[in-house]
Amino acid sequence: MAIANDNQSADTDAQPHESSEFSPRQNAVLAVALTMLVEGGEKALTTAGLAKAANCSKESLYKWFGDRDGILAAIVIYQASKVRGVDERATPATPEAFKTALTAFAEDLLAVLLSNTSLALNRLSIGHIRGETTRGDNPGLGAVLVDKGKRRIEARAIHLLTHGKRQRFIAFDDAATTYSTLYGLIIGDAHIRALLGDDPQIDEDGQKAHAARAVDQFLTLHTQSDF
Amino acid sequence: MAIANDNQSADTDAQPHESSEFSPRQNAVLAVALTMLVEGGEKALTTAGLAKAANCSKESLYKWFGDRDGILAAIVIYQASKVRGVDERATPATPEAFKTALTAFAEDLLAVLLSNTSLALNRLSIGHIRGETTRGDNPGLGAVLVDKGKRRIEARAIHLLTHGKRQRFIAFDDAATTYSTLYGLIIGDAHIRALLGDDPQIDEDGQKAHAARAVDQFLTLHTQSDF
DNA sequence: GCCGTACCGAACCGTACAGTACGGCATCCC
DNA sequence: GGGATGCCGTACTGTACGGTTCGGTACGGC
Repeated sequence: MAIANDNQSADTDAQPHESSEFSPRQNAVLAVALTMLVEGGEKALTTAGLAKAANCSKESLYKWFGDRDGILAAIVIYQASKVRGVDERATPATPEAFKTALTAFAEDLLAVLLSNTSLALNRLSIGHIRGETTRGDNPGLGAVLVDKGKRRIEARAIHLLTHGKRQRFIAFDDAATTYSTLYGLIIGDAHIRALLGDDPQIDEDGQKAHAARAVDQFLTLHTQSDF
Repeated sequence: MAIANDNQSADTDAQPHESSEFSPRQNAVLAVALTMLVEGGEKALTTAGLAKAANCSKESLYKWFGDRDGILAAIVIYQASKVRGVDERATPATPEAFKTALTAFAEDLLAVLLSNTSLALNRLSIGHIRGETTRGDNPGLGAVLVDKGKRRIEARAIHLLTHGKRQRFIAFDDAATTYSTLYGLIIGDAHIRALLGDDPQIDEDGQKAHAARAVDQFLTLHTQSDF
């Protein structure tokens, strides 16, 4: 833990803490680490192996990231920094545009969740759950870190849903529950199957069709106002 | 691997291969192992620790289960042997009874998937995914083994769904797709959240309410015949 | 009594891997 | 030039844990 982040020289000026979490060199190393993680799982990511693959020394790894867990955390942060922003200004004005926005979200969600990178990162985080209840020393673990990506997607969807409700495109009571429904219709049991290694993934077109069907079902459930 | 299963004396008679996969002593050891796995994750389950906790010797562990992976596999089998049978004779005759059966399934699914045992076993299997594509020597790994439990539940649901279709209670085209929808409506993102350690689990009553709502939604989507 | 089987307990071995230490080689600054 | 810094590469330490071996004990059959 304890990500060093001493790439910036000193605390003289407000460094761009958000855009460049790590130095370019460190980002390159993290990219290699992520690749190793995707193909081979967590066990394949040893410090010696990473150092050799990334042409850096173990000493540097430990200086930059503290320890092995720090490397794992950095990988998650590194990847989370690449997820598309919330796109706050997406406020479709017509029901058709709203449906289009929903469909786009569904396609994105499917593509992301079934990508090898996401699967690897989810597997990593899931594997790092122990009796970590009431653990105060570190900021949670895999769970909280992955949520850095998950929450952002969720926020985007809930933003869209509440907007649709305000515009009377759809009707619902609780946003979180409604989001869960939408999520379930889109993903079904595909995610857990993929996590478990059930290869028969659907192709690109299949995903689009699936997303469209899920959105249709979702709108069927939530268009008739029930109050 | 290579579960020994030499608890029966010889191959003189057809032993009850289905009901008692392991000897009582072995089952007791597996129960301890499962407990250790549930609280503490895979890393907490060491052979030495299990031997001490179960009051047996490591030698016996290796004789019975072959190696550590054999122990893990045995745990999965041991737990899978406890899931309720398919209940093939569940053929509700009225729409109300059909809905009741669906609701019962939904409640069961929620309860099982969010139980600590199921979560621990899923985490274990997910953590055992590597480049295990095209592996012929062992019968798959975690994925296939957990499916021993997953498929049984799925079979029960699909059986129920096709029965409902035959009786004209519901309408659908593809059973697998429809099952995925039902699964998604019931589970939503609760499973992945739980797997990631998101504690805010809903209580018993919340689960029942959630199940009822999911079944309502499912019937809304599939009652109007569309042909 | 003796033998075989099954088991426990403890010691032991081998190895993989996290983490550390150190020598050497650049580059920058004075 | 000479020091300081940053990094590579390699070698090393410590340890945890999977797997094996072996002595000792209880039981059941002959």
